Amino acid sequence: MAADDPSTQPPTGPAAEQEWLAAYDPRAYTPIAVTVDVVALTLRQGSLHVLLVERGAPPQQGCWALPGGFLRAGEEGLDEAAARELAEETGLLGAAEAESPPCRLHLEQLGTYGAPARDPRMHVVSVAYLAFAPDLPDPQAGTDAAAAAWHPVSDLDLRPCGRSPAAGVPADTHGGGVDGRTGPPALPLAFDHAHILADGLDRVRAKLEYSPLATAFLPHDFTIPELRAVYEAVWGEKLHPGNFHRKVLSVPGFVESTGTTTQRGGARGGPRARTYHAGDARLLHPALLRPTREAPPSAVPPGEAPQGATPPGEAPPGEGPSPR
Amino acid sequence: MAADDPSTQPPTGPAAEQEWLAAYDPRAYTPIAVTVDVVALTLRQGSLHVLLVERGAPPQQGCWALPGGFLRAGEEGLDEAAARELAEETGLLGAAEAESPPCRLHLEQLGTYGAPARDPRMHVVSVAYLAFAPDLPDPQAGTDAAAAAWHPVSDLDLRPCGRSPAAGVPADTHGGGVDGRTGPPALPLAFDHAHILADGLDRVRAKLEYSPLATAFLPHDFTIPELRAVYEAVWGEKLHPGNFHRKVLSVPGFVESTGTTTQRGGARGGPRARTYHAGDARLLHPALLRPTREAPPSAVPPGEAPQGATPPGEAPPGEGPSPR
DNA sequence: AGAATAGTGTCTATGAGACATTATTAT
DNA sequence: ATAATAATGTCTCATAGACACTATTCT
Repeated sequence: MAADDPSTQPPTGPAAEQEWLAAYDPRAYTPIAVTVDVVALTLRQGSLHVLLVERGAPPQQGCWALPGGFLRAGEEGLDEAAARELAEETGLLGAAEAESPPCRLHLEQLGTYGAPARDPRMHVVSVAYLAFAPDLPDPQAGTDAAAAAWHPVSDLDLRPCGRSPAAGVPADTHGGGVDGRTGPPALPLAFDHAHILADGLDRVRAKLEYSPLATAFLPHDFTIPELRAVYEAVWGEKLHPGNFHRKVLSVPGFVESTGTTTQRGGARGGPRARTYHAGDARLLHPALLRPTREAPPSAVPPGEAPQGATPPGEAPPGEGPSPR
Repeated sequence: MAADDPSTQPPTGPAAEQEWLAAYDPRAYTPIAVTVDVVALTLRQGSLHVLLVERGAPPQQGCWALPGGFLRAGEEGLDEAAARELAEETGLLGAAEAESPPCRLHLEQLGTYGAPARDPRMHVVSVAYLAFAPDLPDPQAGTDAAAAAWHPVSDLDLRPCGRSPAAGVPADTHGGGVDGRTGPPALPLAFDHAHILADGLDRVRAKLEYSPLATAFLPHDFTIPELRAVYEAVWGEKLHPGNFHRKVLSVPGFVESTGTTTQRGGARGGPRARTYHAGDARLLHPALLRPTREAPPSAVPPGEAPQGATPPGEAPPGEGPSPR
C-alpha cells in the first residue's frame, strides 16, 4: 500500500508478502534494472539531429540506440545520471555545469518506459530524458562512447513502433532537411527507442509553442532569422518571416536585444540582422502557435460540432516534472 | 553506454565495469527499488480531493502518503502497475477495464522521482501517475488499503518542498473549496510526496486548457455548468458562465449533445440544463485558456519587451508519454 | 413574488496571418 | 545591377472577454 515503503507493513496477502520479503532482503527478489536514456537533439545544417550510439553486442547488435546507462544506486539522482551519461557520450556537460543561468544545455525528463519485455534479458525500467543543445562537434571517439554520432531524425524510421505519424503530415518531411540525402532509408533503432524518440520529438514540437526553449538550440547570441530556422526545422514547415519576427519581439521576455548586429548579411544578400539573447521568460505568453494544418472549418455552427475535426494523433504539449 | 544493456560490452572503465558485473549477476549489485505512486484526483462537493493512505509504520509513521507499491518485476508494465495499485486502494478499476472508449478513469504518467535520499532505507525510484476520476465512494476498509481517504488538496501543505506557489495566487485558494474548513491546517505528506502532488496539480491545471480531460471528473452525462464547476475547482477561480458556455460548444469534439436535459433545474432556481457527453476530441482546438491574472500590459511597445512580465513558476502544459 | 440560473446576443480589444513595402547587403 | 533578405506597416478575420438580456425554474 504505502508508496516507497519496502519494509514496513506485515503481509496481508500474497502480493503484499512478496513485497514485504523483498524489502527485508531486496537481493532475494527478482531484480529490476533502472537505466537513464537521453534523447539529445541539436540542429545541424538546418535539420534536426539526434545523438545515437551503435550497439556492438548481441541483443540488437548493429542497431543504433539512445545513449544511456545505469542509474548508480544510492549515488545519484535521475537528473544527475542523465547529465552524466550525456557528458560521457559528448563531453558537453562542462557548459551545463558552469553557466546555469545562461543555460547552455537544457535537460528535462521525458517519461519512463517499463514494459516487462522491452529488453529480452531482464525487466529494465528506463527513465528517458530530453536534451536540447546548440550545434556540437562530433562526439569524439576515445571517450566512453565507442561509436556515437549525430543522425538526422529524418533518416530514422519511427513508425513501426505503433505510433502513427501526425495527421496530414506525410511523415517523411519531419526533419525538414536541407540535405536530401537518401542513404540509409530507415535506420533501425534498438528496443523501444524509436518509440521514446517519437515521444521526444512530439514533446519538442509542442514545447516550442509555449516555451522559449528554441533558444537552447542556438548559441548565446542569435538573430531572429536563426531562431526562425529552429522553429522551421523542428516543426518541419516554413514560417512567414515577417510575422514571425514581429511575433517574437511582441512576446515579453522571449528575447532581449544586444544592441549589435551580425558582421555580415545573409549568405545570399540582405541587411545585417540584429542579435538577441534569450530573455528571462520561462513561458511564452501569448504562445507561438504552430500553423494549423486542418482546413479552417470557417464558422462551425455551435451546438453541432462536427466530429473528427480535431486532428487525431497530434501530441499534446508536454513536460515532465520540474527539474529539481 | 548502450541503454538497456546490462550485459554486453566489455568493461572499458570503472563505471562500465560496475555495470558489466551487475549485468551478469544483477543480485550482486546494489539494488534499486521501483515503485509506482498514484496521484488520484476527484471532485467532491465542488472541491478537488486527492486519495491518500495513512502510513502505519516507522519511517514517516502517521504521515499521509500517495497510494502506491512495488512494480512486479517481469510481470507488469508501469501503466498496469499503476492501475493495479489504484484498484487495490479504491476498487474502481473495473470501470477502466470494462469501458475503454467511454473512458471512465483517466490514468497517465506524471513523472519519475529518484533522488537517492528520498527514502531513508534504500534508493527508491518512483514512477508517479496521475488519475482523474468522477466522484467515488470512500475507499472501503477491508481491501489492501488500511486507511485510505480522500483529502481536500486545500488541506495539504505543498510549499515546503521547494516549490513556490503560482505567481500572484495566494496559494491558499488552490482548492477553491466550498467548505471553508480550517481543521488540520497543513497535513504533512510523507517523503517527497508533497512535491509529486504539486507537480500533479500543475499538470491537471495545465491539461484542462488544451485537453478535454475535465470530463474525466464527471459522470458520463453532464451539463455545461457541471463542466464549468470542474474548471473552477481545479483552477481555483470563477469563470464567466456565459462565455464559458459558448466557448465549450464552439470547440469541435469537446462535448456532444444528448438531446435531453436534467430533470430538475438548479438547486437555487434556473431552467433545466441540457446534458452532454464527452466528444471524440483528444485535444481542444482552440484551447480553453486559463484567465490571465497578469495585469494586462496594455500595448507593450515591441522591440523593448519588459522583462519579468511573464509569470514565473507557472507550470507549462504537460503530459507523459503516450500510454502504450 | 423574488431570486438565481441556463443560454444567447452584442460589442470591443487583441492577436494571427496575409500581403505590401522599404532598406540593406552579397554576388 | 540584380536578387535576396531584415525589418516594419497595413489590413482582415477570428477569438476572448465584458456586459446585457430573455426565459425558465426553485423557494
